[in-house]
Amino acid sequence: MLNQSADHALRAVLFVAQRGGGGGARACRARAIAAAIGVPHNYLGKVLNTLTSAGVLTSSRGPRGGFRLANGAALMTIADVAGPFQRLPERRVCLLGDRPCDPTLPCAAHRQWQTMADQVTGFFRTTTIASMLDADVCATRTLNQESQPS
Amino acid sequence: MLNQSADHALRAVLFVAQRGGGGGARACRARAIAAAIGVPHNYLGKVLNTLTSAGVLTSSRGPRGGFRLANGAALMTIADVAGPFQRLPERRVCLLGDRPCDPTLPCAAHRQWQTMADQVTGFFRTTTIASMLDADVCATRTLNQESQPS
DNA sequence: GCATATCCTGATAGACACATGAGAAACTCC
DNA sequence: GGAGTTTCTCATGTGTCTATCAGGATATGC
Repeated sequence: MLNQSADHALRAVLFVAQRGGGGGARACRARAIAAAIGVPHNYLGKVLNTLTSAGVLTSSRGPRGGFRLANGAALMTIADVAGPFQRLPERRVCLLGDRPCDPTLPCAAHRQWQTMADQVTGFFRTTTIASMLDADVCATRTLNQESQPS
Repeated sequence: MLNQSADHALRAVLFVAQRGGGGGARACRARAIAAAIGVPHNYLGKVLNTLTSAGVLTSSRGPRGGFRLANGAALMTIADVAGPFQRLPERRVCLLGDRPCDPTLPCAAHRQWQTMADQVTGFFRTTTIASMLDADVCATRTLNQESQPS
């Protein structure tokens, strides 16, 4: 559903949100994030940079530098994080590719599909990073295992 | 949602189902299908061949040859047609890639996502080609425009 | 100003999906 | 059995995604 880069981005943001919390906390270094979520740090650097350009993260260089959330986790949705890396299913997008809906696809299946696509889109647009961290039974455990003190 | 090849396949099968009907009717030639649905015929040949190997279509060579539905359109689902070209979302597949679900993803979002993935999967597995042709208001028009007598 | 730490950027490579082209194989009809 | 029609198959090209590598730019602390 999500491509590799969007997947990395979401994991990274979840990690930063959990470590950094609000905005005043200390920044997460790229290498630490990469190690924690099991992604090559060379590649993750590009992903984090893209997230910074998109306004999802802020970055600072030099010692004690790193990445922080640009906004609160409660204001940040999956769509915000994954959007820069892949086109999320939009309303009015047909089951059959991106051609105009009216003339190409039987309406019966189309309406059903539209309903489903709307639900998926809604999920991405309304599910926040904060809500993903709320039910901490699973994720927090794993992430904490690998996070280390400064 | 569907990749390019699966998209081509679904359009092609819809066209064959509409033209050929049951099984005794005359076969559709690859070039005619390609022209009707607007897909390069060289590439569509591969797609049709894959569908034949998968048991979705049957083919016959030579004059009056072409492609026919292997089974009735009412027995053929979107999953049958698209399956050979892409992995449809499966149950137990996590939002975050293919890692095991339990330890990596917050449960709250996971459960929501699971529900949605189940719906999408169900749609692909239960929607038949016949039902897509039933509401013929839209599709039939376009397809008929470009179909030509033998 | 120097050393260190960290983000940032461009060039490059591999894998894969998508697409094209040419010719072989098989079938039908005369 | 020969000509014509159509599917089938192999080789190749193109573009995108994923990933790696090397080095530049910038901030901190001494």
